[in-house]
Amino acid sequence: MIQDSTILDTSPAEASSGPTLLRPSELARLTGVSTDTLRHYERKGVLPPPRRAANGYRKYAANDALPRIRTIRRALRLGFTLDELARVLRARDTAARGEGSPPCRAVRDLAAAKLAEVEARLQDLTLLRDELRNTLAEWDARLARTAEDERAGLLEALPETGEPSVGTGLCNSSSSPLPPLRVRKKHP
Amino acid sequence: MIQDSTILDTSPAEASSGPTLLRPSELARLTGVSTDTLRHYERKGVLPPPRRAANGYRKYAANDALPRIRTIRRALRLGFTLDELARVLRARDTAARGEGSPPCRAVRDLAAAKLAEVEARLQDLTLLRDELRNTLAEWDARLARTAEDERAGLLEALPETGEPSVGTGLCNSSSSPLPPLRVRKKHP
DNA sequence: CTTGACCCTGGAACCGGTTCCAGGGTTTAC
DNA sequence: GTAAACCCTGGAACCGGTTCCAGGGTCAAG
Repeated sequence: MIQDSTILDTSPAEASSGPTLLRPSELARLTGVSTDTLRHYERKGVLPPPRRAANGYRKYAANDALPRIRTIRRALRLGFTLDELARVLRARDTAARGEGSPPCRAVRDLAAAKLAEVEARLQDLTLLRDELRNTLAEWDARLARTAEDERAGLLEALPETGEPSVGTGLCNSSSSPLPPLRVRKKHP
Repeated sequence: MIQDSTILDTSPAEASSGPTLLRPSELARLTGVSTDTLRHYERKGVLPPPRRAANGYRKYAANDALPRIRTIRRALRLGFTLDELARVLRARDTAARGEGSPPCRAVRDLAAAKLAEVEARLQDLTLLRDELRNTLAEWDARLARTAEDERAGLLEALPETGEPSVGTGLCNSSSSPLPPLRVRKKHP
């Protein structure tokens, strides 16, 4: 059956036994991420290596790990990268131990950069949406007056918008149409 | 030096010698994509295999390849996938040769689906932007009243918005925050 | 002893458009 | 003869968060 948490010298009610300790699956359930992801976070350096039980199993301090993971997830949703978070969080942890100043400014600036990115994407996406809408309306009109089984040439009717300007061979993008920016999915 | 195009029994002025034929680098320059990408398109099936010169070099019929590539690029910018395009374009090519009906409806529906996707993303991104803006404003206020070298706890101050609702362990996403959808960059 | 639920590790797969590579060949210009 | 610019091929790298895998171990209940 399911092992209960008492096997790790920990009890749900935080009493004399020190801070509540969680096994990976427990932390996973509480945070909504998979145990795989927990280990991944550790590898990536956003989640500090937890203590280990005698048998080598991870024992997460609930009071540390739970807020940490919530922070990570929120930051990810804002568009932060695991690597960025690793830098920031490590700096923060170090600062908490005395050396160095906390990465507040860096964090702020990072967020500002993200915002700028998001706004650019938003512009691109809006343009794209309009283009797509127009295209679709155009196509529907075209289809209405095209016989069944007759080609309507939809793809050819696509709008131009910013062509490569033959000859220069150069990248003339002003705001690069629609780069990555992948801001987090739930868990795909 | 640069080979001129006459080596491929083709002349810029489309005369008696049939349709204008282009070498890969020429087509690349005219369309703004790399020769690597041209070959990639061929592999992916969006660009039909061109004729070959005696030495094995590709000879693209300008009248076919140029519009085709423009179409591909525009469709990519609209969010179509190379695989989707391959299906569609192949169906079209087949239809052009007699068998089967053109994929107009399929193309239209695909575009409609893309539009829906884009609109969803747009909503997500807008939310994200607002969140980011608020967060940033909050942070700046907080930083203003925090001493230098003193931690401001910015990351902890992140908003909640749609948590995993502890216990169920289920994915409660309604409109999945911000999935892939990667719509094309110029040439990164 | 067996079953089943959990845990460990390091590495690979996934998505998709593009680029880059190694290890060849051809043609023209000097 | 050699440089330079072009061409060929099939395969891998890239991005980044997540998942999946193989091949192990631990521990409690039956």
